[in-house]
Amino acid sequence: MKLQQLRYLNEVARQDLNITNAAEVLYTSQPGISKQIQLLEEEIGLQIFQRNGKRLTGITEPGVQILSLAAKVMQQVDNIKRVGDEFTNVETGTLTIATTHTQARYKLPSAVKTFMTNYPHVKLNIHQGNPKQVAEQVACGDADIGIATEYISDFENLLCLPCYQWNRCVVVPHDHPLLLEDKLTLKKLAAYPLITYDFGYTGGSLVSKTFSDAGLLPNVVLTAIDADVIKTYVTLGLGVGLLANMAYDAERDANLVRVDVSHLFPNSTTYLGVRKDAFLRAYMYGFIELIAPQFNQQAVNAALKISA
Amino acid sequence: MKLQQLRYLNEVARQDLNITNAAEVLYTSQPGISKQIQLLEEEIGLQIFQRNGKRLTGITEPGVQILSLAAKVMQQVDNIKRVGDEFTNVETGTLTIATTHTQARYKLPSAVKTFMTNYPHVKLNIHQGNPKQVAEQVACGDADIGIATEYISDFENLLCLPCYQWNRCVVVPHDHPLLLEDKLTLKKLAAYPLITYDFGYTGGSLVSKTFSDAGLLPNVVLTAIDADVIKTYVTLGLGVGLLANMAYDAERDANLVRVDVSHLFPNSTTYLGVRKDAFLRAYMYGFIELIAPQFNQQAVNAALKISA
DNA sequence: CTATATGTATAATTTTTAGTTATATTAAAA
DNA sequence: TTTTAATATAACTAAAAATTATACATATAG
Repeated sequence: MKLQQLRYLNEVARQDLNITNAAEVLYTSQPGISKQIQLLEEEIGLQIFQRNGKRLTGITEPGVQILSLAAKVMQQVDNIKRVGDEFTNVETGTLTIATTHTQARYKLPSAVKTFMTNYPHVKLNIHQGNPKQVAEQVACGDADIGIATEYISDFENLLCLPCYQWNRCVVVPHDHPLLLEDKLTLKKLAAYPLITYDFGYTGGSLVSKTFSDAGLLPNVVLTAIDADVIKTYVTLGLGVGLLANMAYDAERDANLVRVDVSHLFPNSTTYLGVRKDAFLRAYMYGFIELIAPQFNQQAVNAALKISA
Repeated sequence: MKLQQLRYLNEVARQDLNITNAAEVLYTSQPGISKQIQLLEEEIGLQIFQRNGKRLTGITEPGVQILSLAAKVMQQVDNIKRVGDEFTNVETGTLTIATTHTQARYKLPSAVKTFMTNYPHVKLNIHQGNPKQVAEQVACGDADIGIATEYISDFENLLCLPCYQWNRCVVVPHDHPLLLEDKLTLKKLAAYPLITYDFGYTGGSLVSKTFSDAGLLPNVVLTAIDADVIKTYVTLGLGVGLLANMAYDAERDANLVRVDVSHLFPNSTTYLGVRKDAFLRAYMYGFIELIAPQFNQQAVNAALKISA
């Protein structure tokens, strides 16, 4: 058995069983991969992939287990390389954050700024996506740290750390009739045309649940993945914007009025996720502490230990 | 990075940094290993081993981490091979049990007999040792299943399953004055010369603790790792034997009288240990269930999942 | 403080293996 | 069908791993 064979195996699975594509991604030739996979199957003594003639059509039952183990091996190998980097190039490296628009736009900037000052030689990537994509990216190793309000805890191999809590506000133009309301209730809110996050997005499903628990059906006229898009349409008078408190900026959004509605919705918690079996570089601990000061390196390691 | 390099690394560490020995064990040449380790160190960019001139004298700080990760990789690779065996040679394989004398001699025989009938093509090895050795053997992968009364739970990477509880009896020749005692107490027992298990052995430390908690110092004239040895010396009239109830066999030991002393000592629990990250063959689950019927395959997997 | 034994690195060579190119073959799509 | 996309096979090349022989360095014993 060779590491190269496991690497090929992984990539073929990733490329939906297309060996040719896997070869391109790995900058090698298709016959090389075909042959190595055959050799591996021969050595292990069973088929990992189902075949219809020459085409790969699926993964066999033992193949599923083998692929899962192969992924773990590759992860550990990656960790070994990281240990090397950590000790030789303490200052340099890459940090990939996966997160949602709201976090990336309103919560992370200050942490990112400090991080780049603290670790000027670390290359920083931010991958944006919906919460599920965020969790998946971390789980499969495409990102080092994920930050999102949902789904992080759904993955068994992710350590899930609660970062902070937040709630919502509505935003409307200055002349909006909603501003005349005495005290805003869910019922009153449901009467207005709403513009809010895509369900499946940051706390979106919690909003719809709160309404339906109260026996109300909100009149959502427009959803977006993006607070800025929401605000744009609110400015155009298309409806009442419902978004995260942190997404309102008094200066930038001077053309809109914010009304806090924390009393109408339960708090949402934003979580940070890292792979339980990943070796974390010193600067990764550094970033986590910037986002969630309660989690210093020691606290993260303690949480990892308990979860392991 | 090559699997072969990690394999070499592991074995060199195992052989106390002696490359020549590692080469012999792995049926290869010393220069091959030397070179591959150098290549690996070069690739990772740091020294894994400390050197004094040409000799390896120790493991560097990053080297410790790398060795630990390399061990995990090799474990997963082993698991991949096991998956292959499980699906192709369902009936054949090897089961290595590490356990103490008492378990091997008095508790396992019936399970082993049934096991050999159920899985006639599985080769069975029994490694005997003290509880600490048992736990270590399982932890380092030299044994699949460990059964002992102590130390199993000390290892982080072992899943520890409580199997059954047991207590002790004393054995004496038929004409022994102890048989005239009305009701046996710790104090009375402490007055006789005792022959019992090595402390560090099956429940041995619990016995000495019970005495000292009662402010008594037992007069232990002889210790052994082996109930049969204890009984031999009791027969010779050298003292009173204190051993596990299960170690007394009414027929075989007809020359001795048993007096139950369960009321004097707390119960001891015998535990079964398996590596948390090992792939278990079907017959391994089978053996576990024979030893501890409450732990069928499902229950073991559930326990593994929780502990992971 | 040598002399010897033990252990490691280096160099030259052989063997093995991985990867490449070209092409035949097969399955799916048009 | 015909065409297209994908895989396997074969012959060949390139690379790398292992081996043998040997030099060199460190410990150990007398």
